[in-house]
Amino acid sequence: MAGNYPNTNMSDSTFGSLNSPESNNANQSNFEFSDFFELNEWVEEDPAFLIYGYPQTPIRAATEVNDAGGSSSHHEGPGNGDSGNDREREVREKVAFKTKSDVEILEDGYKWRKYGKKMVKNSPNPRNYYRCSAEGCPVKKRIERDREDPKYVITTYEGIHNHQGPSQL
DNA sequence: CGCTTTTGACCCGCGC
DNA sequence: GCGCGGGTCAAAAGCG
Repeated sequence: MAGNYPNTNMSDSTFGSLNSPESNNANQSNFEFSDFFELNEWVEEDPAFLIYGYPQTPIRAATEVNDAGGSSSHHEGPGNGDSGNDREREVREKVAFKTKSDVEILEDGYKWRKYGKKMVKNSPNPRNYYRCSAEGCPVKKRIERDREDPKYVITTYEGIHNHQGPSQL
């Protein structure tokens, strides 16, 4: 079950370099949300995402977040009739990644500031909450270790960067 | 000196 | 109405 990602090797390649902070490849420091796009594909099918994400929250891409159209009773869970409000227009993208790494701090080229740590009741591993250091940046990052595979790290990105990456400055 | 990190408390939403 | 879970913010300390 589950372990059937079409691009399993991709995560290994794309994030492979990110896993090596020692490499410090400036070229690899910046990656666009476009990469998330493809990941979003398997993320939607990944049952793990439902656990770490929201089973009743439709996944939206970083771009084309046009609420126009997709709305007619997409897949609102039963007893969730009041969900259809305008709050969804707030462009809240959530992308979960499962990466095999020893360190949960994957350098993506941006500066993050840890703003909280929480213990998951169903997991002996704590959940770390990171936020973009830049002000006005609604981007949030959630990092957690797989409760069944400490070798894997679940990274959830939320929002889009409001400023240019520090690497570009 | 500035900024980041760390821990606790507080708040919010939902379920029962 | 209260409890549980999760998430966020705040103040202080440590480090570069």
